[in-house]
Amino acid sequence: MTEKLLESQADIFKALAHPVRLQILQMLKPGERCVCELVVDTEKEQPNISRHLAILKKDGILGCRKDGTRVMYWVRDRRAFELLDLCREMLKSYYQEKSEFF
Amino acid sequence: MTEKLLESQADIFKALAHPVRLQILQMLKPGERCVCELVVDTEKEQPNISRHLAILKKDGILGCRKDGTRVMYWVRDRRAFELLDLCREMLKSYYQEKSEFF
DNA sequence: TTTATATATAACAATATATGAATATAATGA
DNA sequence: TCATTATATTCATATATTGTTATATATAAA
Repeated sequence: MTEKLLESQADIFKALAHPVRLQILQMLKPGERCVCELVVDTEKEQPNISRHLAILKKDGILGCRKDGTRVMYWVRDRRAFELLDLCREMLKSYYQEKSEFF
Repeated sequence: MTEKLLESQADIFKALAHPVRLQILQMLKPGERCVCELVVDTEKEQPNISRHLAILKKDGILGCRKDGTRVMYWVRDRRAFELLDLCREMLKSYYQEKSEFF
């Protein structure tokens, strides 16, 4: 039971553990976007973005719907953004401590 | 710059993306512990735990100090626990939605 | 129907991450 | 010094993840 919870938790963090996926989430903060917009903005290959989206969807972080030929993706639970913000805050302190950039 | 931030953020999430490492963090919630205690409580091999600890330390999540033959580890920034809690809350809603266990 | 556009999937190579077993190191105490 | 205990590291290997290219699917428009 606890083991199962730890694994689910790890899966969420695993889904967040890639710069492109974090970038995608950031771009979805104002609301849903279609794949093609994400491809343009990230400057990555379309299949690459599609797969990252599939990972985020599989772990329940994103939802999606079809709209004509397009597929719109959005963040299902806005607490995901809190996770990202909290992490950024931690990094900020960490780098200030080491008197590095930021 | 933003790219560097995204990568640092991803590194933090990557460090959290393993059930054993999450278990270790949970065990460090009350305060510092030595490696041998973590080995006993997790029921994992000692080299395995050492390596997971090294990963958490490399990414700035854990600190450590020697105490005789022992090495004590602790969580450097308690906001790490907030990350875990927030993640668990998200999972809770998610599973309730799907009317699964929890 | 044909064509164009948007998206997803498959196949592959490259890289990263995981584990267990064996070994190395470092501090302590006899 | 030698033996013991605690911890870290190395090696071999298995598995997972990533990016790229090519291809498949699905919708819409001509």
